[in-house]
Amino acid sequence: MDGTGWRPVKRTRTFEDVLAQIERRIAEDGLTAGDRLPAERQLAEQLGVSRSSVREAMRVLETLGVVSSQVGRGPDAGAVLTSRPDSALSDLLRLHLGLAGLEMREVIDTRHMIEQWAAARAAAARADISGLAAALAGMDAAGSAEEFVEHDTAFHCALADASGNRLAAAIMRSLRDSMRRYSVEAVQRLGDTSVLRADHVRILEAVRTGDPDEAARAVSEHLAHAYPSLFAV
Amino acid sequence: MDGTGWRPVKRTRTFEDVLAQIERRIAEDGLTAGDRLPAERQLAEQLGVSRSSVREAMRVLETLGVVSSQVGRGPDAGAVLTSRPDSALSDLLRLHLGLAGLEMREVIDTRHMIEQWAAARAAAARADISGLAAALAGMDAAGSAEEFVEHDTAFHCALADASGNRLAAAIMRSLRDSMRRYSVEAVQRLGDTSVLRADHVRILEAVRTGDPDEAARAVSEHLAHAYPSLFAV
DNA sequence: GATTCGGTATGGTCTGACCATACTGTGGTC
DNA sequence: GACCACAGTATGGTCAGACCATACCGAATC
Repeated sequence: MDGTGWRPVKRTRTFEDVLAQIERRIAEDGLTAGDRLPAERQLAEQLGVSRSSVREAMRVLETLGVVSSQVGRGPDAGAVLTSRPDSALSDLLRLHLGLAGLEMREVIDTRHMIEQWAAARAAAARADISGLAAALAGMDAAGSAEEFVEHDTAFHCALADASGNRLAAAIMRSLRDSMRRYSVEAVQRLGDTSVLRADHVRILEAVRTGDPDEAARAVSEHLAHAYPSLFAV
Repeated sequence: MDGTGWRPVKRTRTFEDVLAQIERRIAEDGLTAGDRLPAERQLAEQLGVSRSSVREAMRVLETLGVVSSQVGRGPDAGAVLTSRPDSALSDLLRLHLGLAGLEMREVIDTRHMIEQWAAARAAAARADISGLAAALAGMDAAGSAEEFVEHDTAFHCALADASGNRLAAAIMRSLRDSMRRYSVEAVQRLGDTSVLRADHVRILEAVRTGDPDEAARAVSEHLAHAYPSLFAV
């Protein structure tokens, strides 16, 4: 506090203004996924800024999974509004893990939280289990650890989807995405996947019979089997 | 499947190459928060691309909360690696809520999940409650709904921090951030905040005495009081 | 009717310039 | 020697203008 009542003027960059304008337009005009934004050159002229600034704003929106840009001409070309938070979340987690701003332990703990909750939710709602069953079959047919993890990821993401909460499911997908390599190593270390298979069947059965508590327990013990070093029940 | 074995060549944009290179450098050189990246012009020359492409890559990294750019000259100028996922997550949620790609109901459900888990964790660990107490005092002194929500947010974020999981805490902060306006309206609708105060005291006590189940229950009932329309226990 | 081919609007990239900012070093002043 | 004023300089931020590849559109052609 310097007592003068002055506070530092926040530096506002041009592309941030552009972002704010676009966000305002989205809110005011009620734009939703599928709608098109004006072309870069047109937007630049309308806002009285250079195309570079518009492009930097577009890059931000694209990074956040809010727009998708297509080159060329026609109805599908240009910047189209989307709603794909998944890859944005994955990038975010991956980079921050790389910067040592996060630890794998925290990621797995968070995953445990979401998955327990999602399993209980899915069981309570007697959610559709066809996705779970398909992923289970995929794991049985897998010929390598990579392939196994691929279907394992599908299983757990299907479980999150079955919770009916798209936000939780998106976070789940990103978590799995950012720990893929780690999971492959864990499966290779484990060697035998029959324990994991039994766990998956148990989770599926709990959802099918509509037993939330059992579903949560099953998830918890499954993670303890898969990541014995990091995970204590 | 066209049977030819061909697959569409993924269009790779220059700035994406730059991103990949920077990410590789971070991993290989073991760069962490606080380290500096080369200047834009220098990076452009080293990678053989234009400064625009480098700038677009920088914009992406900045959006993801991985770098922070400072103008001027000196040790603090230039692009510095950071690890601030919070604002990135907030932007992401806010924009996707605006696009109707997410519903408030899902945000509050997710918040419920995290907070129940965090409260139980904090209680089990007998975490430090000074932050919770300070936020509680702030709420008592608040003169408006906005001010109340400010300290309420601090309380719940402190609870998430007390879980010891930075990822869960970061998600929590972003969730609160993106639902701020909604929370203010909820408090105004409620009028009397004494019920909320009792809930907060109950949560704090549960953490202090180390009772995880009671902490989770207290959080659950608190949310039911705060958002009666959206939340069914 | 089908095909071909030029026109055109789109994003992607590059170059080169200029600005505001904020440190750095130099030289002068007390 | 300590201090201060000022020019130098490296930084990100912005702009203008050009060119490219892409992909659709539509008219001319067969």
